[in-house]
Amino acid sequence: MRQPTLEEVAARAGVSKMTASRALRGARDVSAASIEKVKIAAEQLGYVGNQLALSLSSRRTNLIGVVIPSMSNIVFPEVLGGIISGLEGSGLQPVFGVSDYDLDKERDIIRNMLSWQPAALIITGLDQPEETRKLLRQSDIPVIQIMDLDGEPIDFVVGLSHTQAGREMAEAILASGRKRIGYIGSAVDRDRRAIKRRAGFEAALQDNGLTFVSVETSLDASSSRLGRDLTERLLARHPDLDCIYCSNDDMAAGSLFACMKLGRAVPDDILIAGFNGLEITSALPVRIATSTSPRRAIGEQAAQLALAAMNGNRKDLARRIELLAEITLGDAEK
Amino acid sequence: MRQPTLEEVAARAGVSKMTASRALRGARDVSAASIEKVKIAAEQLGYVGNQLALSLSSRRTNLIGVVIPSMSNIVFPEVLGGIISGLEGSGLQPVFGVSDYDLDKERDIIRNMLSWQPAALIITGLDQPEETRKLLRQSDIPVIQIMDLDGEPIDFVVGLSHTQAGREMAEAILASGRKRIGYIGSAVDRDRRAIKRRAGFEAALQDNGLTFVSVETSLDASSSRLGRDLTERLLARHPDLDCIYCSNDDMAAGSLFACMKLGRAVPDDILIAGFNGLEITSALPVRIATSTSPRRAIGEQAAQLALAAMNGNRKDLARRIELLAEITLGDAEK
DNA sequence: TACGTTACCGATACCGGTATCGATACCAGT
DNA sequence: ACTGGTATCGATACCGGTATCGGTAACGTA
Repeated sequence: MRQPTLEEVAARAGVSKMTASRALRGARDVSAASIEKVKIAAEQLGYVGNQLALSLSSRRTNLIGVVIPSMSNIVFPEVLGGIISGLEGSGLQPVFGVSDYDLDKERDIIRNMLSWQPAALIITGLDQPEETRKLLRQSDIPVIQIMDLDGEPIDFVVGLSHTQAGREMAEAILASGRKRIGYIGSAVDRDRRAIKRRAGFEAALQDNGLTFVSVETSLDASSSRLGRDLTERLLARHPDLDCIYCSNDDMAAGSLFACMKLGRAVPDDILIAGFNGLEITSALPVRIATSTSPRRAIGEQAAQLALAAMNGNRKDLARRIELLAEITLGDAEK
Repeated sequence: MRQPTLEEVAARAGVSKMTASRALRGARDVSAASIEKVKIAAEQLGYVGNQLALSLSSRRTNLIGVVIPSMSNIVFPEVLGGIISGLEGSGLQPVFGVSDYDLDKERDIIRNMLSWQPAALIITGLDQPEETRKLLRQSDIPVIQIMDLDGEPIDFVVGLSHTQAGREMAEAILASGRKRIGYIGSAVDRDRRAIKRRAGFEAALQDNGLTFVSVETSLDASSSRLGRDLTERLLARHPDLDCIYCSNDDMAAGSLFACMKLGRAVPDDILIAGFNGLEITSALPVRIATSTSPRRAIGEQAAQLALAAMNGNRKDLARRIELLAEITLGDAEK
């Protein structure tokens, strides 16, 4: 009473296993009559096939491994959405893993994925340790690293420079005349891209003879609640800030809420800046500054790059695809 | 220059394939010396194994298929987080699919997943059409339906009654004295659970001789922007509403933002109510009402149920696990 | 008539592991 | 010395498909 096998379908259709296989795959060398018989038999038996056998035998899978650091930050599910959409119609099936920003866990996930013989791998970031990189190189499948751009790719990379994004945001903010700038940061021990943005931002400040007036950070994951709490602390100590740069938009939303509670006028009195361009920033009652990360596009392009790389001409493809974050200061508008 | 096979590892260790297999799996009937030799050989060759062959041969996989309707609503990634955590240490690997609330797509995804011979399946909702249910029944693996509770499960169900959640929210709101209530809805053609909440809410209104004063809906997916827009429309027509029930918290947040822009006092003047208890509701400058859905717990319990069901005693397990949503009105507090 | 082509089909050998069972070596007990 | 048990190992037969290749029948053409 197991799932029926191809053998059983073939028997019922009165043909060989091979003919049944061809018929169901739409391969050549089968008569229309056989196709018909096999399809009917498969339908009657409720045949669903066995990808394990298929992949083992044909020595290729339709699997694309995807490793992201987190599920609780909406950005990564959005990247996944992009990947899914980029894979649409290709017959490829993404398989996800979540590393929790833990590089050891990431290595284990990748090792596990490799044992499924995926056709390609999409992983987040460029900061894998040598052990992981070795694993990937040895596997000899296309590896696409996404989200980041600051570093050396194993194979391909689709992303943006977070250092640059941080720098540009700083420059835009400075250009708007703000000078007393604070920073609030989440997951400061592991969110490498946030660290890069902060570094880029600080470098730009330094170029202008400035530094952060004050900084509040936490090891906790980013959340609007954390953004609100850190902002309250920050403003308690430094009420005279005219701008707060946040590790991302979740934090920035919380920061804005703190300002509202405190009766601070945003953005006139104090500018709140984040990163990502989350959907919510377009709904807030006042505008905050943000860099809109092209995360969906990153997912789509990574998927398409994976497809292209699988189809042979791997050396002909660009190793780096840079997508740009678009800055909105928010106070310019309206 | 492919990935090394077990055969090669065995050869290098000077033992048979079978002994190498046992050594790497930690099975009995191998000497310590052999284990040592094999492990070293595997290490040197960078052996990663082949799950396809393993699963085909042993006739079981460590795969758990998971189908969710959307990636862009943070709730579902959170459920996935719960599933991942519930599977932690079990050696089981979740595989995800996104149906976009499309039942045909869901059927295709499920069919595809079944061809990977998963050990269990976790799918969202109870509203699968007969064709899909047949597919699942025939597969004879444990099927866990999640999130909903209003309907007949195929096998197991872990969730909450959305009808009931809607009803309870209505009762709490009525008890607080609100009478002129409006509704804003997203994805009204496909978000079945939101439809059930609304129905429960309306039933409670009716019990009290009331109806929605006004309703604004959209086919678009829920978003705070949509919540804001629909609220603006709603309040333009009916400025005298004292409460707006929203299809979920994303919509509710946007609704709140619209109120803020319009200078309406929340919650005193007008109460905003949503569903889910998203993290952001704890950071907003004013409180909104919400039912906190136990989505992470649902994921965890579904995962554990899957594990339990796989280990044989399937008939002994409870078919329905009800988790409760916890209501906060928001105006009670602070 | 003979021959080449084309369309269709199936036997066989894998793919890379594991299940199963029998073989061997060694030891203790009688 | 013989028996039985235990520890260790390997040969073999799959798992359920596909790749490959050779075979047959039907048909067109020289």
